[in-house]
Amino acid sequence: MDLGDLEHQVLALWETEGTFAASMAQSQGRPAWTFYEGPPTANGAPGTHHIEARAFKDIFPRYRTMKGYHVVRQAGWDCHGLPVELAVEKELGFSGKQDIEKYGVGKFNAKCRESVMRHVDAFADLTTRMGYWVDMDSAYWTMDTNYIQSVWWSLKQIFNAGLLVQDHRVSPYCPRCGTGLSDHELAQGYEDVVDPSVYVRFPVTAETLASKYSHLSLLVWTTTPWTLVSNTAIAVKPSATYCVVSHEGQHYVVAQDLVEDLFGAPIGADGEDNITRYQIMETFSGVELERVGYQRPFDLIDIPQSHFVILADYVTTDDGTGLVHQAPAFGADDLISCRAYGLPVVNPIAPDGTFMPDTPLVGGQFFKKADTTLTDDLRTRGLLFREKPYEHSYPHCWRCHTPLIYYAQPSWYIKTTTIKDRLMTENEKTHWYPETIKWGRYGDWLTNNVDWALSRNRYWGTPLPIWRCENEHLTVVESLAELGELAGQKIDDLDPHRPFIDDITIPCPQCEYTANRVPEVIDCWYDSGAMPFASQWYPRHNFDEFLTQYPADFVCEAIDQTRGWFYTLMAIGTLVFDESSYKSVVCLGHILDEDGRKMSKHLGNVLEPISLMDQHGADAVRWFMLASGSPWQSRRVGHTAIADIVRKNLLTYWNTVSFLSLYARSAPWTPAEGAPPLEQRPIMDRWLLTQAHSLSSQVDAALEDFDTQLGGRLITEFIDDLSNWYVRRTRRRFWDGDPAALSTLHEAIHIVTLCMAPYTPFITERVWQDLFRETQPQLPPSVHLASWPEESLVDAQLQEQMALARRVTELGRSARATSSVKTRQPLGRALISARGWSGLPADLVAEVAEELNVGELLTLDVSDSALVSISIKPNFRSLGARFGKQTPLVAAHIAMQDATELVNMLRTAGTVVYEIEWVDETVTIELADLVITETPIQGWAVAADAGESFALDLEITHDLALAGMARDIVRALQEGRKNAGLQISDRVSVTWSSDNAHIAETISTHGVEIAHEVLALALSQVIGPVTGFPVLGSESEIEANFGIEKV
RNA sequence: GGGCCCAUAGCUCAGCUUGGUUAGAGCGCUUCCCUGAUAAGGAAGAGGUCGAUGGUUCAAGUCCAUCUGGGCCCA
Repeated sequence: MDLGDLEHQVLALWETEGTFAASMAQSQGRPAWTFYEGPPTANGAPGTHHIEARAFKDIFPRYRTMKGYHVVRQAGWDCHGLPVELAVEKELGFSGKQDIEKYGVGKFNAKCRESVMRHVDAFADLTTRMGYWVDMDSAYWTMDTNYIQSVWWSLKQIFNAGLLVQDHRVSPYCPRCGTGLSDHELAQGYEDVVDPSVYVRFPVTAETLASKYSHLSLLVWTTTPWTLVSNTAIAVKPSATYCVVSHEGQHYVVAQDLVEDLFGAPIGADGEDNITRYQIMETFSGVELERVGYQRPFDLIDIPQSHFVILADYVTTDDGTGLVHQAPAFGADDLISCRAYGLPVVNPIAPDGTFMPDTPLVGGQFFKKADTTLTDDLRTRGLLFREKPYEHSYPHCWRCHTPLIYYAQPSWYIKTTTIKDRLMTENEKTHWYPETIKWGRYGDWLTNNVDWALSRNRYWGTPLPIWRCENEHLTVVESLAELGELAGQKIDDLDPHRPFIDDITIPCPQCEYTANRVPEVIDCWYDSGAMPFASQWYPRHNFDEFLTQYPADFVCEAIDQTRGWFYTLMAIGTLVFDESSYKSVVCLGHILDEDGRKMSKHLGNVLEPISLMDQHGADAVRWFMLASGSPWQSRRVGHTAIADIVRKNLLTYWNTVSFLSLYARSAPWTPAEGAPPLEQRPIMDRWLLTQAHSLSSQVDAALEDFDTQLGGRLITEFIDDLSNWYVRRTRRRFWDGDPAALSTLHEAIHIVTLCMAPYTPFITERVWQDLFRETQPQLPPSVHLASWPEESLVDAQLQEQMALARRVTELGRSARATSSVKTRQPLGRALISARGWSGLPADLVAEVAEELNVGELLTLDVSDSALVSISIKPNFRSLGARFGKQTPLVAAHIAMQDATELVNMLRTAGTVVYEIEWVDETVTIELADLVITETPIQGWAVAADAGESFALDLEITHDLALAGMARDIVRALQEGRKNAGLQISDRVSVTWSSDNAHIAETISTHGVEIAHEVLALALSQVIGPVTGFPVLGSESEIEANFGIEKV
């Protein structure tokens, strides 16, 4: 059974039949259920984790389609952005923007376009292979001219609302890529690093203080020594208490809260007396330090009018020294605080991350590298109080892993903070799966919303459609047509990318100057967040269609998209349409390797998705993603887990199907021949169908609630019921070609196949074609064109009765196992005690009797106390509800009673009343307040569980012994038939010889039965050697020889 | 420093919303059974202080608090 091979056949079938297109055509005009495909970035090879999100993005559209909706599934590709540029740079061996400029922006962008096309092919292959039905022919490409014009249109709406502005701000910046990063990009790139952290002395120059203490310094802690070059001020918290500490001949100003951290506890851990090593000389509040002058540590660049203490509320005394070094060019907080004192912003770092060449000591050095040089210099000059490595997470560029620099630069922003309240209202209305994201991770994110840094100083992206003249007049265009009109030239066919768009100038509509496009492109996250309308080329195309598709009923991606796509979708939707673009969002956990580690090329633990699917089957991988563990949680995926799914689910299902088709063919039987009406079919059949119908309604409810895990569990349980109870119990009827059995199994497989189809589209399609389509050509030509099975026929009473029968069967097996009497040996009787047992239909009791190979199953008669022992336990659930605090007293009282007497009283009178000491009221006990276990007191084999018990009479009478022997003989002969290579329907003639009287008696009394079982037309004794294929006593543990001949 | 999630059998995970006295499944292990789906199937057994501590309650794996460890996200 090669599932990979089977799937390739099914893929070929879908391809030739155009099944996906047929499904879309068939549902045309039905109510829409909308889904947006989050575009994968086409910058690398897809991984196994891509199967996860794509499995979820496939199952719900398939399910909704079966439920009668029309689900448009447009694929999309995220084409722009730094990742693509970086891949191309690497290919071309470039090391920065200068190389790109030299190479030519036009040529470079052409390479980017090429790279995108290449990687999209790899994603398309994965998509097809895993059976993700999404329309790739009509895919949206964010680099498409029409797509870009939609993006422009939306930016113009935002600009007109006054929410797209240019501002100077400190924001994270990648010196390697030469661009600022937005906050959601920042979120992608935190890495744990060890930085040098230094405690530096800043000698106080202010006379008032300096004259009181020798060698007085402000003590400052920083993890970014390179910013010390730009030190402009030192901030203290105005409300905190600071002090002067005398230590080893030096004096330091630090926050009082941190004195012990810095100089040690008064009594050290080793008992040493630190108090003698330092002394607090005086204390004062932070306010008193304001404008105290100091000597900065490096005198390398000119920073006029500065170097004194300022006050800032954001300073804490939790770590460091309580004095914070300020470099306004490199910290958002620093910039705000220093601006308040009119301090200058001096930036010695070039856009490529190196110190300006004319800077002494560190000129030309990369900022991070300068840490060592500067620390060494501080040490030499005796300004270093202490240094220690500091491990923390620091933002890095999410693509090139260069440490980011917080850097003051001009940038375009979308003022999302002004619509924060609207966003929070929209979030309220959104259904998150799992729900905690809504208030937790995502809610927090919205609460702490900052303006969206939209612009990038890069090349391969949607150009910002803003033209600016020398008078700073801004003109925003929404289309090439508008731009052409303004420019007075026909540019409808212009590639809107750089550098072509940069060449278009317009006369400023507001003055006499010429306006040029601003140089920036936009954050590619804006592209993907704009997909609800840009994919439709709205508003220039598909005006009506878009409105029916907005907002989406459902989006789904992994959890890292909370601040990525989920945010940009909601933000742009709210900005442009005043409504979030999705109603429900499923948020998946990440996929880890078998040892719980992230998959990464670096660790070499990556599972290659296509070969994984070819090895185990895409169905198995999909099932794992959808139904194994909690989708919201990170999960470990490996070969073992997937192989288990194949064996436990897919092969069991497949074997059951094979079983049915084997006997349907040999009967022969087809659905056209029909079957007896349901009420005339045996109880097993009625039960199986009621189970199947419950399954369809329960899986329906689970998928309605996006709970693929529950649906999967229900299907697994049903397959187990089907194979290991129904087929096991009903096998004989299939040998006889019983149309009721064949038809029942056929119907049950039909239903479960439909329920499984959205999970495992391949194997169910194969079964649909081979088992259903072949005999019922009137059915839809694909399982994926069929409707969800209608629920009917659910018989709860029958389900409960069967559940009881199966529990009793388990008890019976258990009793047999403890008795060491083989199941093959028939036994005479068993006694059963279980609530509801006496009400079971006789045919159900007969099933249990046959399964256990016991002649009679009798109800244990409680009144016969000589035979039965009763034990009782209080039922706390019912007692607790009534007696509360006094429950233990009542329970103890019940436990003291004579069990048999109490049960008999309750069974006759219904209730018993007690007066119990310490219990205020009269206590009335009912049967329901007890858990009763009845067991026979004779030495039978007994098994009991949860108040139900089973007692097996082990006596083997002469007749039972003969019957047992007959079964042994049948088994030996069946084994012989198989060894002789006979077909299951071959008729035979059997000869036997034996000296054993027991054997002879068995054959004379059970011969007809034996012959029937082994399809023997004759069963005759011979003297001497048997004829035909021999079954010898020496091998079969039966003191007889048999010979089998085909007739 | 903040937020969220997780911690249950050797392993992978259910159960917790709605508290009830014998905590389940699959895999693995041991023993046995069955065999006309058969390189399948079934039963039994061993294996758990439900991360720790405290609290609420007649009763806590389940509710609350604190802590520890792990993960993710943010500063």
